[in-house]
Amino acid sequence: MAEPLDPEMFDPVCPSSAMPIQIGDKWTAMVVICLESGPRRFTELRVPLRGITPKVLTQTLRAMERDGLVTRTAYDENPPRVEYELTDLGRTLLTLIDAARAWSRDHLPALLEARERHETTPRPALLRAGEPSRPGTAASTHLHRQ
Amino acid sequence: MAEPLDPEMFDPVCPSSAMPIQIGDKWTAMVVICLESGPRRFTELRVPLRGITPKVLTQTLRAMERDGLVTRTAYDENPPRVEYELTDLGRTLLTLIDAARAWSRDHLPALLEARERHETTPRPALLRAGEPSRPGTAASTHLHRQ
DNA sequence: GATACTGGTTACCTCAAAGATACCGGGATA
DNA sequence: TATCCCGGTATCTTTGAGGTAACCAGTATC
Repeated sequence: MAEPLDPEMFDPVCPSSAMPIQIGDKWTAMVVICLESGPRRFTELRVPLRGITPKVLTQTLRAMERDGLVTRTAYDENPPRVEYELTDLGRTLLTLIDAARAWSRDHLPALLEARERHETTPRPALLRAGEPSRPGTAASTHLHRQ
Repeated sequence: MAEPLDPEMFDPVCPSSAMPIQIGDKWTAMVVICLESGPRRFTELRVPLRGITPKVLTQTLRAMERDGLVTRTAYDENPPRVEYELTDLGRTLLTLIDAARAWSRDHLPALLEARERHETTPRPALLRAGEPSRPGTAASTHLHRQ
């Protein structure tokens, strides 16, 4: 809660960018995770969301507020202080995020491996034959653009 | 399996388009659902995916093939016949899709209601006061553009 | 007076996904 | 001969999310 967010909580090298699941907009799921342990300030959110520009963070938070996923509370102090907090509805997204993370842990390696295999293979090729495709019977016939 | 796909299996009016969850690209989840009950042909897939252009369907299927989610089997007949089928990996996405559907069933109405409320409210307004926001104490101070 | 801090705003640009439209090859059928 | 079917391909245009860079108000501090 009072603990600062880990600036490296989102590994930029992590293949989560290849994850075929998206919750809301690009940054929404990460914002939800950042807010899981309690309310956070605008500037505080920018730390782990490295690279996000204030404009995009504002857009993301405004959209989430509109959808009832977060609340925004401004305190009339100076320097100004604004806190964002997950609503109950926003908190329900955590189960979905967990499901996506579990899937990635279990199956993303296979997906990346398939992608790798596909790229290093000369040509997967289209099949012909009255026979269905079978490993070994695949024939390269109609090579698209070489 | 042999049964034709229901052309209306994806209700265009359904608010699933507002669903804050996306699996793969725009059409990927729908393709997975179409293939759940067995292999399908290109033209067969176009029916429930009303509005998809052949170019986009080809792109979607090629990407899924590359990622090991579907297999493509061409039969040398005429007219040509090509069948797409879910792989085991592709089938694992179904649990994720079910989770997303369950979330939508349980929480999407609340999200849409919040959105509606937000749009019909004159201005949600930013808060001031040393006091945190509280229903009733919210004050409209710094109205953005109007 | 100059500078810094917070939480933004504004104008502009970029780039990839998606869509619109048209066309194709080759055998089968009328 | 003409047409249809199937599974695409080729181009062009649109759309919109996201990014870049600069600026701002109000207070406090140097």
